[in-house]
Amino acid sequence: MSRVLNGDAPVNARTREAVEAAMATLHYVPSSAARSMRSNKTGLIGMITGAISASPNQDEPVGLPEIFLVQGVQRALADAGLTLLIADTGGHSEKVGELAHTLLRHRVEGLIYVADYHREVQLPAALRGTPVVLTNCFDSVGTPAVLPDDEGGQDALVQRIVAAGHRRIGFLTLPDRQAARPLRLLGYQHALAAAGVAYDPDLVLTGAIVDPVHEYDFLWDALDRLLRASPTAICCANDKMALRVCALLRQRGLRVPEDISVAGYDDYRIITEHMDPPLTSIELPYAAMGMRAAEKLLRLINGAGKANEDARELVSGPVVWRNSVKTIQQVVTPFKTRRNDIS
Amino acid sequence: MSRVLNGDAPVNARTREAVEAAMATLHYVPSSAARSMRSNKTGLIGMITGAISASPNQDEPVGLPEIFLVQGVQRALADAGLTLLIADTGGHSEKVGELAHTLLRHRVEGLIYVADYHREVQLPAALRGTPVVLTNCFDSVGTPAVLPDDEGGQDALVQRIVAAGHRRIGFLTLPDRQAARPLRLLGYQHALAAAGVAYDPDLVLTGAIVDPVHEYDFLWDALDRLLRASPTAICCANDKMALRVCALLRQRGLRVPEDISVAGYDDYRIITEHMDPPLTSIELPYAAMGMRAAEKLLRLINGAGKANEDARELVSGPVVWRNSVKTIQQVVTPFKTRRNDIS
DNA sequence: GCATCTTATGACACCGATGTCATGACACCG
DNA sequence: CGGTGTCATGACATCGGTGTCATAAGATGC
Repeated sequence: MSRVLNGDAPVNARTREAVEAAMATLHYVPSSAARSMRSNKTGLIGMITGAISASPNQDEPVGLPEIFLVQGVQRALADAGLTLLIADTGGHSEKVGELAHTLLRHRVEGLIYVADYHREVQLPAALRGTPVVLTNCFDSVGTPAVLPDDEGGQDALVQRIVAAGHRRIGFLTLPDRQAARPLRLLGYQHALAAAGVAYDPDLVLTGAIVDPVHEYDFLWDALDRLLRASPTAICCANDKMALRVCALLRQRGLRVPEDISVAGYDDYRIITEHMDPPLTSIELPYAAMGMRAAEKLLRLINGAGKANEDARELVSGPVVWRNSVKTIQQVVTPFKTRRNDIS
Repeated sequence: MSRVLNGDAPVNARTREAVEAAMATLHYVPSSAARSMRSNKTGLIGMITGAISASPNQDEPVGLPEIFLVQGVQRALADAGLTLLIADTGGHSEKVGELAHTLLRHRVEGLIYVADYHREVQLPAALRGTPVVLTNCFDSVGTPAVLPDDEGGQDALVQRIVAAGHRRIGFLTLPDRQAARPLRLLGYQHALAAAGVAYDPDLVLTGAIVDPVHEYDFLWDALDRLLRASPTAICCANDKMALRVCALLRQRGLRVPEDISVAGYDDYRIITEHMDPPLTSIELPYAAMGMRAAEKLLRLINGAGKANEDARELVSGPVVWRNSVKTIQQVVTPFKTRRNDIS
């Protein structure tokens, strides 16, 4: 009887006991299908992801961001008593429409759309009318989105490296066309400007291309050119690149961080913590983004703060300082400066 | 009309067109809740995972295995037209019962239970009556399970290293109590026996403990003792350990693979491919396990081959040979042996 | 031309939980 | 003792598809 389950009407104690006993012996489990048909509330939130690539040659850590996103989303949804229905494209983006349809058939109350890296996407038209929050991506029609703060992140990292005494900071960027690339570059430039360091274009080079075959050679050439600009530190577009750069530097007889400092991006801890030396990086806060996305979606569904929920939301992660960046003995300290003046 | 949707009865062409037009203009999406109530088929498969640890101090690559498992499961289910409902414990194993209940409310037709590493588990009693396949874990009551072939994997890897000419092969094992540890040891011993190499207990040491604080020191001490047994190659329990071992060896002035060879386990490609040198490892085939688990579950549900489906199923992955293991010039070739006999 | 069969479609009960209404039991008050 | 209110519970329509049965229209055979 629904009355004893939901407690929405007074029930005699003896009756309640009898009903509960019957439910126990029959291993009764209420059907959410029947409940949702009547109440029009399924308690389901859908998630469409293309993050898991089906490409067998893919050596990127794709999927890992997503797992933390899922974790964050799940945590926020569990608090609200909702269940997550995950539909994965398996790398085939043309399946998105079909997957969306499946989720709609299950009457999800809202939907979180996740991309494998920061980029622009286009939602299928079928999702009109369903609350959607984009995560790690954005579209051209202003769908609410949760994004990593690439500009602020790179800014914070470079500021910290500047604070460690570095002035000539190389920057090996993401491949062309990646949405994060210009944002990171802005952050890099802003950090330098804030410290009064002149921007030197020779210190900024594209460090990766999408083509996995020539990836190695490309990075080798980029590093080669970068070293001619004699940086004391190198910012890499991600931890994987940093791992390779360290190996390449070692092959040239350069020690990290004694001869040159290296920093990554993402704080992919399996790399950063176990490298030798451990890698300075900045966290890409996927779990936090997942939580923020879920919370945003819940606000959308509940109709609260409609006006504000159209905005894109940026999420920042902390700089994680490790030994791969050396703190430079400042050549010009206030004290020394004075002595120099005297002499 | 259900007839035009499902085609289970003859429909006049004109009527069909009219209905389809109406469905299109109204953006009609059938409700799987209503359908499933009548037909008792939800098209949902549940998945309970504890792999995503909520522990913030966790530096293991937990979650990554799971993402590939999910991928494999999803791929197999999509082919069967089923949808995956994921319930995550968020690291709190006490939530399993509650999550199972949620899945049962949604009337999942079967369930895949995933552990974060190879180990024994106990299913909540509520799941009696639901087809279940354990993945990466097993229980004491013979629930169908899909497991990594730890014994065969270590065997294959060591055999390959023996084939490269190594005879003194160190083995830094998993922590005590891990189910895979004794299996891997059996594989190691079997490979040696097959090659006629005597087993030397001094070459086998526990390489890791669960305590993350003393993990580093523990590995240092283990490696220190292992090196006194003068191995020419070291098998590590996983790629992360191999990464650290390489760093420790380098600190001692030993070059990999020139002075000593190193192999990992898992083929965690973000590590193995980007290390310097790239790491020889053996793949832990999580995606394949996911597919196998899903297929096994489908057979269970369809009632086919009931007799056989109780068995545990082992899944193997290939040895991935990279430069971290050196091929040794065989000191004792058949030819040389003969010459020695003559002299 | 009438019986029979096929084809197309309307009508309706049903799945399980829930909200509403009606009914019945009982206490309390004047 | 009858009227009124509260409490406990049975009865029933409802949600949206689906399977079954009934009905009607048209085709075919003798």
